[in-house]
Amino acid sequence: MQLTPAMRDFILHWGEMGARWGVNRSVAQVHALLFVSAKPLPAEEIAETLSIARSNVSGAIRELQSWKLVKVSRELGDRRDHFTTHHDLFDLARAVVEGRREREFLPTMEALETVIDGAREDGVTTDEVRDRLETMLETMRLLDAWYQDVMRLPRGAQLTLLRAGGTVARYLPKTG
Amino acid sequence: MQLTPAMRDFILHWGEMGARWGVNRSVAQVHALLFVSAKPLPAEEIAETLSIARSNVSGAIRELQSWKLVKVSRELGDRRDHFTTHHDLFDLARAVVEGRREREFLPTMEALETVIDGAREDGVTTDEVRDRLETMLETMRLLDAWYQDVMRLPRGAQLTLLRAGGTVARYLPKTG
DNA sequence: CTGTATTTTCAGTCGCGACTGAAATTAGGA
DNA sequence: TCCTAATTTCAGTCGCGACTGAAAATACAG
Repeated sequence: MQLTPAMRDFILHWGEMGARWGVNRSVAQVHALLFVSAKPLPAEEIAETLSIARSNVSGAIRELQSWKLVKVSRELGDRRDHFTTHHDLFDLARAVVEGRREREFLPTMEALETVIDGAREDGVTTDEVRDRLETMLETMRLLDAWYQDVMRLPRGAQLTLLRAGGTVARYLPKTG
Repeated sequence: MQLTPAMRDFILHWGEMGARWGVNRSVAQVHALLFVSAKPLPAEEIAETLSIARSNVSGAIRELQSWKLVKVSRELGDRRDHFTTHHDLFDLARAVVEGRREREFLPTMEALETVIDGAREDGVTTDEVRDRLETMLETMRLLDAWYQDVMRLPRGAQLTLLRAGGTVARYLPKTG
Protein backbone atom coordinates (compact mmCIF):
# COMPACT_ATOMS: atom_id res chain seq x y z
CA MET A 1 0.00 0.00 0.00
CA GLN A 2 1.28 3.42 -0.95
CA LEU A 3 1.34 5.88 1.95
CA THR A 4 0.87 9.55 1.25
CA PRO A 5 3.03 11.91 3.35
CA ALA A 6 -0.06 12.96 5.30
CA MET A 7 -0.84 9.35 6.14
CA ARG A 8 2.72 8.65 7.16
CA ASP A 9 2.77 11.64 9.51
CA PHE A 10 -0.51 10.63 11.03
CA ILE A 11 0.65 7.06 11.62
CA LEU A 12 3.88 8.18 13.23
CA HIS A 13 2.11 10.60 15.53
CA TRP A 14 -0.50 8.02 16.48
CA GLY A 15 2.28 5.59 17.29
CA GLU A 16 3.91 8.10 19.63
CA MET A 17 0.64 8.83 21.38
CA GLY A 18 0.00 5.15 21.86
CA ALA A 19 3.43 4.72 23.40
CA ARG A 20 2.65 7.43 25.94
CA TRP A 21 -0.57 5.72 26.93
CA GLY A 22 0.92 2.33 27.55
CA VAL A 23 0.12 0.97 24.12
CA ASN A 24 2.85 -0.72 22.13
CA ARG A 25 4.01 1.60 19.36
CA SER A 26 3.57 -0.98 16.59
CA VAL A 27 0.08 -1.76 17.77
CA ALA A 28 -0.86 1.91 17.61
CA GLN A 29 0.72 2.25 14.18
CA VAL A 30 -1.19 -0.70 12.81
CA HIS A 31 -4.35 0.81 14.19
CA ALA A 32 -3.57 4.18 12.60
CA LEU A 33 -2.85 2.55 9.26
CA LEU A 34 -6.16 0.75 9.30
CA PHE A 35 -7.86 3.98 10.27
CA VAL A 36 -6.62 5.85 7.22
CA SER A 37 -6.80 2.93 4.84
CA ALA A 38 -9.49 3.15 2.20
CA LYS A 39 -9.98 -0.59 2.20
CA PRO A 40 -9.43 -3.65 4.44
CA LEU A 41 -5.78 -4.69 4.53
CA PRO A 42 -4.17 -8.14 4.74
CA ALA A 43 -1.45 -8.63 7.35
CA GLU A 44 1.30 -8.98 4.77
CA GLU A 45 0.51 -5.57 3.34
CA ILE A 46 0.46 -3.98 6.79
CA ALA A 47 3.90 -5.41 7.50
CA GLU A 48 5.32 -4.09 4.23
CA THR A 49 3.75 -0.67 4.58
CA LEU A 50 5.00 -0.13 8.12
CA SER A 51 8.29 -1.99 7.59
CA ILE A 52 7.78 -4.36 10.48
CA ALA A 53 7.94 -8.13 10.64
CA ARG A 54 4.94 -10.15 9.59
CA SER A 55 4.85 -11.85 12.98
CA ASN A 56 4.83 -8.48 14.67
CA VAL A 57 1.67 -7.60 12.77
CA SER A 58 0.15 -10.85 13.91
CA GLY A 59 0.65 -9.90 17.54
CA ALA A 60 -0.53 -6.34 17.00
CA ILE A 61 -3.74 -7.55 15.39
CA ARG A 62 -4.37 -9.94 18.23
CA GLU A 63 -3.88 -7.10 20.70
CA LEU A 64 -6.24 -4.84 18.78
CA GLN A 65 -8.81 -7.62 18.63
CA SER A 66 -8.64 -7.99 22.39
CA TRP A 67 -9.73 -4.36 22.56
CA LYS A 68 -12.44 -5.00 19.97
CA LEU A 69 -10.84 -2.51 17.64
CA VAL A 70 -10.46 -4.58 14.48
CA LYS A 71 -12.83 -6.57 12.37
CA VAL A 72 -11.81 -9.40 10.06
CA SER A 73 -13.20 -9.68 6.55
CA ARG A 74 -12.53 -11.84 3.53
CA GLU A 75 -12.57 -11.37 -0.19
CA LEU A 76 -13.65 -13.82 -2.89
CA GLY A 77 -10.76 -15.76 -4.28
CA ASP A 78 -8.42 -14.59 -1.54
CA ARG A 79 -7.77 -16.78 1.46
CA ARG A 80 -6.07 -14.11 3.48
CA ASP A 81 -7.68 -12.27 6.38
CA HIS A 82 -8.35 -8.59 5.77
CA PHE A 83 -8.53 -6.15 8.65
CA THR A 84 -10.56 -3.04 9.31
CA THR A 85 -11.06 -0.67 12.22
CA HIS A 86 -13.74 1.83 13.21
CA HIS A 87 -13.59 5.07 11.31
CA ASP A 88 -15.48 6.93 14.00
CA LEU A 89 -13.66 8.40 16.98
CA PHE A 90 -16.62 7.75 19.27
CA ASP A 91 -16.54 4.05 18.54
CA LEU A 92 -12.80 4.04 19.13
CA ALA A 93 -13.09 5.93 22.41
CA ARG A 94 -15.92 3.75 23.61
CA ALA A 95 -13.99 0.56 22.95
CA VAL A 96 -10.87 1.86 24.65
CA VAL A 97 -12.68 3.23 27.69
CA GLU A 98 -14.71 0.07 28.05
CA GLY A 99 -11.56 -2.04 27.85
CA ARG A 100 -9.66 0.01 30.36
CA ARG A 101 -12.60 0.04 32.70
CA GLU A 102 -12.71 -3.74 32.72
CA ARG A 103 -8.97 -4.31 32.85
CA GLU A 104 -7.87 -1.55 35.15
CA PHE A 105 -10.61 0.45 36.74
CA LEU A 106 -12.78 -2.35 38.11
CA PRO A 107 -9.79 -4.39 39.31
CA THR A 108 -8.50 -1.31 41.08
CA MET A 109 -11.81 -0.89 42.84
CA GLU A 110 -11.67 -4.51 43.92
CA ALA A 111 -8.11 -4.09 45.12
CA LEU A 112 -9.18 -1.03 47.09
CA GLU A 113 -11.97 -2.98 48.73
CA THR A 114 -9.51 -5.65 49.79
CA VAL A 115 -7.05 -3.06 51.03
CA ILE A 116 -9.76 -1.35 53.06
CA ASP A 117 -10.88 -4.62 54.59
CA GLY A 118 -7.30 -5.34 55.49
CA ALA A 119 -6.90 -1.89 56.97
CA ARG A 120 -9.97 -2.42 59.10
CA GLU A 121 -8.60 -5.62 60.59
CA ASP A 122 -4.85 -5.25 60.80
CA GLY A 123 -5.01 -3.04 63.85
CA VAL A 124 -2.16 -0.84 62.68
CA THR A 125 -3.58 1.23 59.83
CA THR A 126 -4.96 4.45 61.25
CA ASP A 127 -8.58 5.46 60.82
CA GLU A 128 -7.48 8.55 58.96
CA VAL A 129 -5.74 6.54 56.26
CA ARG A 130 -8.61 4.08 56.01
CA ASP A 131 -11.10 6.93 55.66
CA ARG A 132 -9.06 8.38 52.86
CA LEU A 133 -9.08 5.08 50.97
CA GLU A 134 -12.80 4.69 51.54
CA THR A 135 -13.48 8.15 50.20
CA MET A 136 -11.43 7.33 47.15
CA LEU A 137 -13.39 4.16 46.57
CA GLU A 138 -16.67 6.03 46.95
CA THR A 139 -15.59 8.53 44.32
CA MET A 140 -14.62 5.75 41.96
CA ARG A 141 -18.05 4.19 42.41
CA LEU A 142 -19.64 7.52 41.62
CA LEU A 143 -17.59 7.94 38.46
CA ASP A 144 -18.35 4.42 37.34
CA ALA A 145 -22.08 4.81 37.91
CA TRP A 146 -22.02 8.01 35.86
CA TYR A 147 -20.14 6.29 33.07
CA GLN A 148 -22.51 3.35 32.92
CA ASP A 149 -25.49 5.64 33.01
CA VAL A 150 -24.28 7.79 30.15
CA MET A 151 -23.30 4.74 28.11
CA ARG A 152 -26.85 3.47 28.32
CA LEU A 153 -28.09 6.56 26.48
CA PRO A 154 -28.50 6.38 22.72
CA ARG A 155 -25.72 7.99 20.73
CA GLY A 156 -27.89 10.93 19.79
CA ALA A 157 -28.56 11.82 23.41
CA GLN A 158 -24.86 11.49 24.20
CA LEU A 159 -24.04 13.94 21.44
CA THR A 160 -26.65 16.35 22.71
CA LEU A 161 -25.16 16.25 26.18
CA LEU A 162 -21.71 16.75 24.77
CA ARG A 163 -22.78 19.78 22.81
CA ALA A 164 -24.65 21.20 25.78
CA GLY A 165 -21.43 21.22 27.77
CA GLY A 166 -21.72 22.73 31.21
CA THR A 167 -25.00 24.45 30.48
CA VAL A 168 -26.93 21.38 31.61
CA ALA A 169 -26.08 22.29 35.18
CA ARG A 170 -28.66 25.07 34.90
CA TYR A 171 -31.49 22.64 34.35
CA LEU A 172 -30.81 20.61 37.44
CA PRO A 173 -32.18 21.17 40.91
CA LYS A 174 -29.35 21.84 43.33
CA THR A 175 -28.62 18.93 45.62
CA GLY A 176 -26.08 18.65 48.44
CA MET B 1 8.16 5.03 57.68
CA GLN B 2 6.45 1.82 58.65
CA LEU B 3 4.10 0.48 55.99
CA THR B 4 1.07 -1.50 57.02
CA PRO B 5 0.22 -4.49 54.80
CA ALA B 6 -2.78 -2.59 53.45
CA MET B 7 -0.59 0.34 52.47
CA ARG B 8 1.95 -1.92 50.84
CA ASP B 9 -0.71 -3.64 48.74
CA PHE B 10 -2.17 -0.32 47.70
CA ILE B 11 1.22 1.05 46.67
CA LEU B 12 2.07 -2.05 44.64
CA HIS B 13 -1.27 -1.99 42.86
CA TRP B 14 -1.00 1.72 42.14
CA GLY B 15 2.45 1.15 40.70
CA GLU B 16 1.11 -1.50 38.34
CA MET B 17 -1.72 0.71 37.20
CA GLY B 18 0.68 3.55 36.53
CA ALA B 19 2.85 1.26 34.44
CA ARG B 20 -0.15 0.38 32.28
CA TRP B 21 -0.93 4.02 31.69
CA GLY B 22 2.51 5.03 30.57
CA VAL B 23 3.65 6.23 33.98
CA ASN B 24 6.93 5.00 35.39
CA ARG B 25 6.28 2.44 38.10
CA SER B 26 8.46 4.17 40.70
CA VAL B 27 6.76 7.46 40.03
CA ALA B 28 3.36 5.91 40.62
CA GLN B 29 4.59 4.19 43.79
CA VAL B 30 5.96 7.41 45.20
CA HIS B 31 2.64 9.04 44.47
CA ALA B 32 0.75 6.21 46.16
CA LEU B 33 2.98 6.39 49.21
CA LEU B 34 2.37 10.10 49.56
CA PHE B 35 -1.33 9.47 49.12
CA VAL B 36 -1.55 7.10 52.07
CA SER B 37 0.99 8.88 54.21
CA ALA B 38 -0.40 10.61 57.26
CA LYS B 39 2.21 13.33 57.05
CA PRO B 40 4.56 14.99 54.55
CA LEU B 41 7.57 12.81 53.78
CA PRO B 42 11.20 13.72 53.07
CA ALA B 43 12.84 12.11 50.03
CA GLU B 44 15.16 9.99 52.11
CA GLU B 45 12.26 8.35 53.89
CA ILE B 46 10.47 7.70 50.62
CA ALA B 47 13.55 5.97 49.27
CA GLU B 48 13.90 3.77 52.35
CA THR B 49 10.24 2.89 52.52
CA LEU B 50 10.03 1.88 48.88
CA SER B 51 13.55 0.43 48.74
CA ILE B 52 14.63 2.52 45.80
CA ALA B 53 17.63 4.78 45.33
CA ARG B 54 17.52 8.27 46.70
CA SER B 55 18.27 9.68 43.26
CA ASN B 56 15.38 7.73 41.85
CA VAL B 57 13.06 9.48 44.28
CA SER B 58 14.48 12.79 43.16
CA GLY B 59 13.47 12.10 39.57
CA ALA B 60 10.08 10.75 40.56
CA ILE B 61 9.31 13.86 42.58
CA ARG B 62 10.36 16.06 39.70
CA GLU B 63 8.05 14.11 37.39
CA LEU B 64 5.16 14.39 39.83
CA GLN B 65 5.77 18.10 40.16
CA SER B 66 5.57 18.50 36.39
CA TRP B 67 2.06 17.09 36.70
CA LYS B 68 1.32 19.40 39.63
CA LEU B 69 0.73 16.42 41.85
CA VAL B 70 3.08 17.16 44.75
CA LYS B 71 3.52 20.08 47.06
CA VAL B 72 6.71 20.88 48.95
CA SER B 73 6.61 21.85 52.61
CA ARG B 74 9.19 22.44 55.31
CA GLU B 75 9.37 21.90 59.02
CA LEU B 76 11.04 24.04 61.65
CA GLY B 77 14.54 22.91 62.44
CA ASP B 78 14.63 20.58 59.45
CA ARG B 79 16.24 21.67 56.24
CA ARG B 80 14.89 18.83 54.17
CA ASP B 81 12.02 19.15 51.71
CA HIS B 82 8.85 17.33 52.68
CA PHE B 83 6.38 16.18 50.07
CA THR B 84 2.61 15.88 49.97
CA THR B 85 0.02 15.01 47.35
CA HIS B 86 -3.71 15.61 47.01
CA HIS B 87 -5.83 13.33 49.11
CA ASP B 88 -8.85 13.88 46.90
CA LEU B 89 -9.36 11.76 43.79
CA PHE B 90 -11.01 14.66 41.98
CA ASP B 91 -7.97 16.84 42.39
CA LEU B 92 -5.80 13.99 41.20
CA ALA B 93 -7.96 13.30 38.17
CA ARG B 94 -8.18 16.94 37.29
CA ALA B 95 -4.41 17.38 37.38
CA VAL B 96 -3.81 14.28 35.30
CA VAL B 97 -6.45 15.07 32.70
CA GLU B 98 -5.29 18.64 32.43
CA GLY B 99 -1.70 17.51 31.95
CA ARG B 100 -2.55 14.92 29.34
CA ARG B 101 -4.72 17.40 27.51
CA GLU B 102 -1.85 19.83 27.21
CA ARG B 103 0.84 17.29 26.43
CA GLU B 104 -1.00 14.88 24.22
CA PHE B 105 -4.49 15.90 23.24
CA LEU B 106 -3.84 19.44 22.04
CA PRO B 107 -0.62 18.47 20.20
CA THR B 108 -2.53 15.68 18.50
CA MET B 109 -5.16 18.14 17.33
CA GLU B 110 -2.42 20.36 15.96
CA ALA B 111 -0.78 17.43 14.25
CA LEU B 112 -4.12 16.49 12.72
CA GLU B 113 -4.55 20.00 11.39
CA THR B 114 -1.16 19.82 9.75
CA VAL B 115 -1.89 16.39 8.35
CA ILE B 116 -5.17 17.59 6.92
CA ASP B 117 -3.55 20.63 5.33
CA GLY B 118 -0.97 18.34 3.81
CA ALA B 119 -3.65 16.00 2.56
CA ARG B 120 -5.43 18.88 0.91
CA GLU B 121 -2.35 19.91 -1.02
CA ASP B 122 -0.40 16.78 -1.81
CA GLY B 123 -2.71 15.78 -4.62
CA VAL B 124 -2.52 12.09 -3.74
CA THR B 125 -4.53 11.68 -0.55
CA THR B 126 -8.10 10.85 -1.46
CA ASP B 127 -11.01 13.03 -0.39
CA GLU B 128 -12.44 10.11 1.52
CA VAL B 129 -9.38 9.80 3.73
CA ARG B 130 -9.17 13.55 4.23
CA ASP B 131 -12.83 13.68 5.21
CA ARG B 132 -12.27 10.99 7.75
CA LEU B 133 -9.43 12.90 9.34
CA GLU B 134 -11.47 16.09 9.34
CA THR B 135 -14.36 14.35 11.05
CA MET B 136 -11.98 13.03 13.67
CA LEU B 137 -10.63 16.51 14.30
CA GLU B 138 -14.13 17.91 14.61
CA THR B 139 -15.00 15.30 17.20
CA MET B 140 -11.87 16.12 19.16
CA ARG B 141 -12.80 19.78 19.14
CA LEU B 142 -16.25 18.89 20.44
CA LEU B 143 -14.81 16.79 23.25
CA ASP B 144 -12.37 19.49 24.19
CA ALA B 145 -15.02 22.19 24.28
CA TRP B 146 -17.15 20.00 26.53
CA TYR B 147 -14.22 19.39 28.84
CA GLN B 148 -13.35 23.06 29.13
CA ASP B 149 -16.95 23.96 29.70
CA VAL B 150 -17.43 21.45 32.49
CA MET B 151 -14.14 22.43 34.09
CA ARG B 152 -15.35 26.00 34.37
CA LEU B 153 -18.21 24.91 36.62
CA PRO B 154 -17.72 25.02 40.37
CA ARG B 155 -16.94 21.72 41.99
CA GLY B 156 -20.42 21.49 43.51
CA ALA B 157 -22.08 21.74 40.12
CA GLN B 158 -19.72 19.13 38.73
CA LEU B 159 -20.68 16.76 41.51
CA THR B 160 -24.34 17.39 40.87
CA LEU B 161 -23.92 16.56 37.21
CA LEU B 162 -21.98 13.44 38.07
CA ARG B 163 -24.69 12.23 40.43
CA ALA B 164 -27.38 13.04 37.90
CA GLY B 165 -25.78 10.65 35.43
CA GLY B 166 -27.66 10.23 32.18
CA THR B 167 -30.88 11.64 33.56
CA VAL B 168 -29.85 15.15 32.54
CA ALA B 169 -30.62 14.20 28.95
CA ARG B 170 -34.30 14.44 29.86
CA TYR B 171 -34.06 18.11 30.67
CA LEU B 172 -32.56 19.09 27.38
CA PRO B 173 -34.36 20.07 24.22
CA LYS B 174 -33.61 17.61 21.45
CA THR B 175 -31.28 19.01 18.82
CA GLY B 176 -30.17 17.25 15.65
C1' DC C 1 32.85 32.45 54.59
C1' DT C 2 33.20 27.55 56.03
C1' DG C 3 31.47 23.19 56.75
C1' DT C 4 27.71 20.12 56.47
C1' DA C 5 23.28 18.55 55.06
C1' DT C 6 20.52 17.90 51.09
C1' DT C 7 19.40 17.62 46.43
C1' DT C 8 20.45 16.98 41.63
C1' DT C 9 23.06 15.35 37.83
C1' DC C 10 25.05 11.95 35.17
C1' DA C 11 27.59 8.04 33.32
C1' DG C 12 27.22 3.25 33.52
C1' DT C 13 24.50 -1.06 34.26
C1' DC C 14 20.69 -3.83 33.98
C1' DG C 15 16.22 -5.84 32.96
C1' DC C 16 12.22 -5.99 30.34
C1' DG C 17 9.56 -5.86 26.64
C1' DA C 18 9.52 -5.29 21.68
C1' DC C 19 10.86 -7.19 17.52
C1' DT C 20 12.66 -10.59 14.29
C1' DG C 21 12.96 -14.78 11.46
C1' DA C 22 12.56 -19.56 11.38
C1' DA C 23 9.82 -23.36 12.49
C1' DA C 24 5.35 -25.25 13.65
C1' DT C 25 0.56 -25.06 13.04
C1' DT C 26 -3.67 -24.20 10.89
C1' DA C 27 -6.80 -23.36 7.07
C1' DG C 28 -8.38 -23.90 2.51
C1' DG C 29 -8.30 -25.31 -2.51
C1' DA C 30 -8.06 -29.05 -5.69
C1' DT D 1 -6.42 -36.65 1.11
C1' DC D 2 -2.33 -33.85 -0.26
C1' DC D 3 -0.27 -29.50 -1.15
C1' DT D 4 0.28 -24.76 -0.62
C1' DA D 5 -0.95 -20.43 1.38
C1' DA D 6 -1.47 -18.03 5.55
C1' DT D 7 -1.05 -17.49 10.32
C1' DT D 8 0.81 -18.19 14.81
C1' DT D 9 4.30 -19.51 17.98
C1' DC D 10 8.59 -19.12 20.02
C1' DA D 11 13.46 -18.80 21.09
C1' DG D 12 16.92 -15.49 20.57
C1' DT D 13 18.48 -10.60 19.91
C1' DC D 14 18.35 -5.96 20.60
C1' DG D 15 17.32 -1.31 22.20
C1' DC D 16 15.38 1.70 25.41
C1' DG D 17 14.31 3.38 29.48
C1' DA D 18 14.63 2.67 34.42
C1' DC D 19 17.60 2.50 38.15
C1' DT D 20 21.84 2.97 40.79
C1' DG D 21 25.73 5.12 43.17
C1' DA D 22 29.16 8.40 43.01
C1' DA D 23 30.25 12.97 42.11
C1' DA D 24 28.84 17.74 41.54
C1' DA D 25 25.98 21.37 42.80
C1' DT D 26 23.12 23.75 45.84
C1' DA D 27 21.15 25.35 50.22
C1' DC D 28 21.62 26.53 54.69
C1' DA D 29 23.26 27.14 59.71
C1' DG D 30 26.61 29.27 62.38
